[in-house]
Amino acid sequence: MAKRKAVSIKDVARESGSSLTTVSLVLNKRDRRISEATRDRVLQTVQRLGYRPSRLAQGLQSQRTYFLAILVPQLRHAFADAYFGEIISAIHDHARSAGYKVLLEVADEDFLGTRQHLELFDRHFVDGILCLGVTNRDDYLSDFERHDTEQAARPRPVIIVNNYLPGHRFNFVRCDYHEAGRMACEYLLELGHRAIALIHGAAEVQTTHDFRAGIEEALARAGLKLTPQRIEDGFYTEEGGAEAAAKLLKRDRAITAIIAGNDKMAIGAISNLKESGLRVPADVSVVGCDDMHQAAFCDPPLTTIHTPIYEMGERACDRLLDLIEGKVASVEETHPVTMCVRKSASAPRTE
Amino acid sequence: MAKRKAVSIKDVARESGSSLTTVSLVLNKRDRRISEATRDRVLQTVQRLGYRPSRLAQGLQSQRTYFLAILVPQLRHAFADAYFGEIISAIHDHARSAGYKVLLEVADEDFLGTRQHLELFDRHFVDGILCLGVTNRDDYLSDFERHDTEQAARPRPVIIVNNYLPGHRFNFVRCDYHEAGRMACEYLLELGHRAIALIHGAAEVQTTHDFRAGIEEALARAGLKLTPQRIEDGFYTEEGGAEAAAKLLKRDRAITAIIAGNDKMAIGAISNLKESGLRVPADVSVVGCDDMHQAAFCDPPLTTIHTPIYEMGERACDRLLDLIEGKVASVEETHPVTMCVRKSASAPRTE
DNA sequence: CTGAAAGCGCTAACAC
DNA sequence: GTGTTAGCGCTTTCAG
Repeated sequence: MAKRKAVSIKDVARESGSSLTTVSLVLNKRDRRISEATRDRVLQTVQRLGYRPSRLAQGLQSQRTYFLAILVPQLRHAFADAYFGEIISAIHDHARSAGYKVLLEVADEDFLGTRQHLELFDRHFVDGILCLGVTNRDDYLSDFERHDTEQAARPRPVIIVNNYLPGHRFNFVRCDYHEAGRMACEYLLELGHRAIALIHGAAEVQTTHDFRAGIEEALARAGLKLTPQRIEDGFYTEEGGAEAAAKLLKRDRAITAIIAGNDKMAIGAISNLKESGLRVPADVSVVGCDDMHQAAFCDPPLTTIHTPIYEMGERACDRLLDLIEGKVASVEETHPVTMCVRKSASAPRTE
Repeated sequence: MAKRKAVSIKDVARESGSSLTTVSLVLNKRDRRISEATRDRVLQTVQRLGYRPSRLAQGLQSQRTYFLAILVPQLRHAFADAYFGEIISAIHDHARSAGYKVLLEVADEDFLGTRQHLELFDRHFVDGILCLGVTNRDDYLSDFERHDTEQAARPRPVIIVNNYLPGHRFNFVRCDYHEAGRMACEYLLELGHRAIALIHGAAEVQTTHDFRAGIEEALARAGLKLTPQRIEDGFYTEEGGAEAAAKLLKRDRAITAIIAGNDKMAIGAISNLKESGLRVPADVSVVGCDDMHQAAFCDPPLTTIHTPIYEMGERACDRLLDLIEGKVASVEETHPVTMCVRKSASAPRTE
């Protein structure tokens, strides 16, 4: 079995009785007024031979790959996570419609240790990178900025998706978690709640702090404070949310409402509350954040803050392409969130 | 801002005072007995300049890309699905350790319609493809076999992950769903169940039929039959499982056990049974299939068939590499499954 | 309107 | 031991 010899532009030239240049010109629609006749002849030959230009050769020539990398953090099966999954879908869809392919990478110790994040650019694997699930400790991001030679170099196209790093000038597209926290809290305050607790996500994620600050701001306006005993870490997981809820209520039975930093923790919390014989929302109201698909289907349907995750992914991808094409020099976008009222929050019990 | 001019092998040659060949030889460890001295000199220059070979150029030369594509079906956010997510993780991990990068593609109408699945090979995007979530209607798979020229051509390296297509000679690595069905059913029979129902997955997926056949075989041995009214389609989703369970029990209150084609449907079924006031397993036993992460954490913890999903992904990736490297001509592997007993199945109620 | 030829960065025969 | 050279498949001046 001989290895199939791919048909190259040469074959097309020979078969169509024209030159390499002509074929290339026709294919790339360079308007150098190729005659209709030659054009058709070439196109037909291309068709007949099933010729497809090699992107390796094209890339070598153009110094562009039309590949994007998605960098996800190392979690237990990050790809099986609904939050990341939705963003990845969004990026993939948008990238494809723009003619780009998408590469998957996990930014684990091995990957970063061997500096593969830099190889991605230096060895011409990709034209740009989208970073998901970034934390404040991800200093590999600075590597992308550093100029490796003394020559003035354009920064590499890299963008952080739905997060940011304060104090740095990394590009990002995110939604407003400060506003999200504020909205969730104000909603509960309006319902009449005074004893509001927070289950927040991982502390090394910046938006965790924004979310909390938003809540504190709303509470402060109402003359209230978020005391340490009304705060627990739920690590962004369902299990974490469940445990946090348990601790919170054991410590302070007066709590009538819980805000969770994401829907998973909210769902975990609800399941724990129900197990403990508490009714949601009759006894304790719960508000989530993100508005994932499942938020509408749990029991009770989750009242949550809608953060446009999918649109974030699309938008980030789009702006990255702008960065790549040099249309913009930097990207710092913060998008609004909206309240999504379902059934998991109501007026507090009256004791 | 000048675009950073990547350092090439030429620069290394010049700076180290040797020729292109020497540098290439050193880097590729072709043992043509380069003297220690030159070797060190070259290596140091490489280090100093931060030289990294362009894989575009290497690829053009070697006609290899060291990329693999993962083809997933078009579902609502396929990447957010735990089942696919776990396989994708497995493939990514294994591919990376073998020096391959992983590309993501969704096999939707647009993709297949524009024959991008063939471009993947023809335009040198990838060296091989892994197909997930394959159904009996996916005739695009045959395209990979067809020789586009009259010359003898090696079939393109493509492998189906955790499924297969009977009547075709496509490569696959899967686990034994016939056995899975048999095991689940026999387990219930041993517990004393006689009225066993099935919630199966999508009918266009081959393993759905295998699973059912396994169940029927076990029932037949016990002198029982799976009547049409004890079968429902749950479409592999939680919602589908819930609805199927409702229909099943409305139609036939005698049912004491339900087998579901995957864990999601089992979980959906359980939630519906509980809502209807039935206890699991006291009133109705439920057995799932797959043993996903969440199977251990639901209430009651799910008794299920453990299908080694992650290992399937790894194995499929490994065999695909064999195919690419010509070590094997075809792959048809079926792996065993095991029973995973938790709490969702018990002896039937005695009426 | 079309073709010859250089070059993208790398590898590997084939000299020397 | 090391260097020269011819491609890999394509794009793009620059001549004609």
